[in-house]
Amino acid sequence: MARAQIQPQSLSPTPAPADELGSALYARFFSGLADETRLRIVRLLLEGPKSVGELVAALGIAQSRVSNHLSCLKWCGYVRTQRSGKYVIYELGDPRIAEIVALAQGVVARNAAHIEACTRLG
Amino acid sequence: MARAQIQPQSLSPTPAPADELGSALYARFFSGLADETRLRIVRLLLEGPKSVGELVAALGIAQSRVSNHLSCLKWCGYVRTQRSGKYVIYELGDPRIAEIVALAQGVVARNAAHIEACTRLG
DNA sequence: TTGACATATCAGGATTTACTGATATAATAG
DNA sequence: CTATTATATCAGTAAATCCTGATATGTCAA
Repeated sequence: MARAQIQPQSLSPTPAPADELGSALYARFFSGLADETRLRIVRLLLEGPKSVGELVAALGIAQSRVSNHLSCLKWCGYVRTQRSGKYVIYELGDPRIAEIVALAQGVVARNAAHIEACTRLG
Repeated sequence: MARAQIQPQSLSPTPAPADELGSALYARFFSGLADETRLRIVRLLLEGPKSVGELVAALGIAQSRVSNHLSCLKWCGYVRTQRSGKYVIYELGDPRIAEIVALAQGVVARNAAHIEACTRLG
């Protein structure tokens, strides 16, 4: 997919169980958690709201990199923002995100060794 | 990452809240659902066990493509297999997967319009 | 306004990941 | 054993995603 400016499309009104359009949307959503840096951000925000600077410090990576990932997480509904003076505070946007991460933790625990090796994707 | 044969690594014994190794593992796990085709497969399997051929028919895509994605899903613990004569039957490997998908559904519903546009990733 | 700090955006190159098409392995029927 | 059907694997290429570094925007203080 291209570098993506905002270009909303119409949505299928009644998505069938495994229909393509709905699945594309969910897949895009899950790709929010499918990156190590973004997942670290989400896990940090599970502890509570944090400014960009705090996240940069905690992660130890470039500010632009953090900001880009935050932008992505915001688009997908993982985080909300709130300006506080010159700071921008990020917090999780939905309580279900914590549940999703917790459930995944359980599944991953069972399969850690295998997942390490899984790259047979294409 | 390279084309990946099996090469297990040692795991961190006690992962901290947002530590790198644990997050890398979870991120890899979530990437299982971060592809439209794989998500369609998972959603089809929510209906019950299916053979590869049934999945190929339902998805309408190349058999090798389906098989590759199934291989990935298996590594990550999303599916289990069971041979039945010349067929191989795939089924979901953990009940929590259905919960994860259901939770995501709720979050996505709130943010469908935005998610469509989100590609600001890097 | 100017300067300093905080955050966001973007282009270009580097790395990953997915698809296509051919082929290999597995199981069964005849 | 041979043919047929079912599934898995792989190499090469196409495409998506990420990172780096530079720069733009926003906020506040002096």
